[in-house]
Amino acid sequence: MSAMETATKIGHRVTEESSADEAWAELRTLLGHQRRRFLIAASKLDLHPAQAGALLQLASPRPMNELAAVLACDNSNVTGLVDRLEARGLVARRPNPADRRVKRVVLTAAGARTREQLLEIVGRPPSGLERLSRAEQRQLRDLLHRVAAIDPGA
Amino acid sequence: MSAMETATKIGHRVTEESSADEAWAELRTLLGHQRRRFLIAASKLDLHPAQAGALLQLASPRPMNELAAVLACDNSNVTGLVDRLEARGLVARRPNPADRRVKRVVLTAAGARTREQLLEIVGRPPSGLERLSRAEQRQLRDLLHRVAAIDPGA
DNA sequence: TATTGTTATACTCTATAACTATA
DNA sequence: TATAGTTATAGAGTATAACAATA
Repeated sequence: MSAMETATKIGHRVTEESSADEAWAELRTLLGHQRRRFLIAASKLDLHPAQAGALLQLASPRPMNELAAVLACDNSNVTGLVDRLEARGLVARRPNPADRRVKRVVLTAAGARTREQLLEIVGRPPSGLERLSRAEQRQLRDLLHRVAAIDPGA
Repeated sequence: MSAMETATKIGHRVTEESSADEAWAELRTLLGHQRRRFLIAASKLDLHPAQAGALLQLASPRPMNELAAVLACDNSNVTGLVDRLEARGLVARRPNPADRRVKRVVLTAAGARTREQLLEIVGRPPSGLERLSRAEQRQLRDLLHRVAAIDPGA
């Protein structure tokens, strides 16, 4: 099925001006689905959404202030956030000899396991994606990669 | 540039099994960018993220419990959320004559304006999307629509 | 009996400002 | 003087349980 045929079938306008807006609207719909998926996953692991979000950002150790930046919150919030994750044995603070003001946050073994459990839920492609053909999946992957690569900031 | 060439160029594996995972990883990258964009937009309008999320879900009036469902939180949270939005004059509670247990939440004129301001930020396609060709934008739109349509729940 | 919305409680998140240690 | 992290504070979100009104 061609793009034009699909567009007609699902009732989209096919004007030149609106295709980017329409593609973005579809992406935002998926964002909503994924957000709910994330909230449910966090709840299952008895994590506050902010805690689950922090764990996902800790693929490798990060300074506290860098964690604050990626979470789009103030440094002072990260103190409490890390306090509670540390109390549950999921992360630890490590000093940075090069700059003794800095503390890096690292996952413990338990933290890495919890992060994996999160990823098993939010990292699994939704079934709608699985039902595209291999060729379509690759096409989608490459288009999205270009969108994200050109515009990493927003 | 073909999909295969792009995949090689950016270092992707081109195995049959991983294309869905790779597409999903790209999508999650974009969702992360959009999440930060959303948080910044909410902050600019002096809205808590949960309040901004609620406004976005109020394109048309919704019962309180339905709002709780789409926000993936308990009914009791929506009471306080709507209390504060109502105190700011952004929403109002309307009785439902058909079932007097139910209250519908509706946007006020001010609430609709605030919602529009949010959409001006989060609803605008990122520049990376604008730089795809029209044909590629339509292709992306249609692929995403099929992913979202087949799997609306998660 | 079940459901909708509210209240009460306890804990967490979030922004802001002031503070300490380090650069 | 500037930066990284902490502390203190106040307002908001969140889950749970108990409750009133309605179905």
